[in-house]
Amino acid sequence: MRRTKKDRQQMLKETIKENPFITDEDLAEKFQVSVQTIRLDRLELSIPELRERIKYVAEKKFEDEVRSLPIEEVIGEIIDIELDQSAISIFDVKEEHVFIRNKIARGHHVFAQANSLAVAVINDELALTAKANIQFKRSVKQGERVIAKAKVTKIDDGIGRTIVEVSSYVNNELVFKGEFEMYRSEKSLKDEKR
Amino acid sequence: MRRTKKDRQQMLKETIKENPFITDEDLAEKFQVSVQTIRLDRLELSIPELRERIKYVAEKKFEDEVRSLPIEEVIGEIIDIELDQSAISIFDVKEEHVFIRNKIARGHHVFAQANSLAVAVINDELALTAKANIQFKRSVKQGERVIAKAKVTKIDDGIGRTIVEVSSYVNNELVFKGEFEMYRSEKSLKDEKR
DNA sequence: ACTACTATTAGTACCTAGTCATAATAGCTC
DNA sequence: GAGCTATTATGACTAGGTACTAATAGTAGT
Repeated sequence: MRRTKKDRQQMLKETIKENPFITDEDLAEKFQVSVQTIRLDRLELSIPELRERIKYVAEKKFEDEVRSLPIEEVIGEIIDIELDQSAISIFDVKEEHVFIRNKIARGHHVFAQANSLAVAVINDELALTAKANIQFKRSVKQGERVIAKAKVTKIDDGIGRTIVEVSSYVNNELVFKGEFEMYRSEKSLKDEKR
Repeated sequence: MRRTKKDRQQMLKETIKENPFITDEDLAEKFQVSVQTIRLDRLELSIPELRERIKYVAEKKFEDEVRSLPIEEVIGEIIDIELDQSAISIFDVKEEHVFIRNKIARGHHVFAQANSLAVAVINDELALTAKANIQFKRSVKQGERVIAKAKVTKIDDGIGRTIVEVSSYVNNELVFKGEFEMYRSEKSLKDEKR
């Protein structure tokens, strides 16, 4: 029985990890031991009771919710902006942005930062990307901080298009460059004032 | 007291919505009524008890977890692929992909689908985007299904570059077109076989 | 064989955050 | 004063536990 205990506790850990919603009673039946044994096991392994486990999962979900919505809204954090002129944002490359194999950032995240910034810099309710011409100058790795600088180079009120140039740097080294042709609904920034 | 009840129930709904972790006792104190009143209110409003609420949040978190990891790996679902030749993926535009104001998909999501597909179609461990020339032909709205088709048009073993053209459609209508110049580490697909 | 020790099981009292049912009370209206 | 709604109180019961004590089985050391 000695080795059975160790084994059982190992399996118990895994079982609870992949399904935190299981009761001690169900666990007892699963491992063919008494409920008390399961409770002793949990005590030894410092595994909290069902309700605490569920609560923990729920709380994490709640934290995530607060975090993930603004992240999706604008990729990167805007640290400076002058509408219709220029803007700067920073974006820290984390685990979830890179290829597993080589820790290099997936292109679309770097693009997303630049594109978000191009949208943000335009002083319009409805700014959409029409075209873009982009170049990835060098790969960005996990842990690096990308600083994107956007500059509005041309505002064409006639066709409602604005050209925004975005350059992204890591330690002053150019990693990405893009020219975005943005579509805007309203004619100019003067119409905005209402 | 008649109107107080309605008001209280309205506020109760909101309170619980923004903080499902609150007990009846805390609610009773907050609204200066008895615990029983809170319970009658929950009964009338069909709001489940604390533990059920927490469990519900936790279960949703668990479902999300299964869903969100593979989504980040490749944007869109690849339904057909012939390495170094062509590939097709589908991407359903949901709430989290659009601007709140007008329900139009953010450009970087449409780009991400195309870019992911361009990476996937290349038969190489290390495929990175070097340049891209893209056009958003028309805006994509929430609820629409984007079908992206990638075609490898040129493989230049000499400089390790591959050109991939991606066209994305909604109901056979072109919404996005891009030419991706991809960097690959290994010389050709024959080297792959090992 | 006796003792020591570990593992397991059983049982009791208690806890939280409730449900469900019944009853009492307060305040207002007709 | 009867009828009604809203509120509060009370008691019995539940799930899924904690904490503690005690009993039992099996194995190892001397």
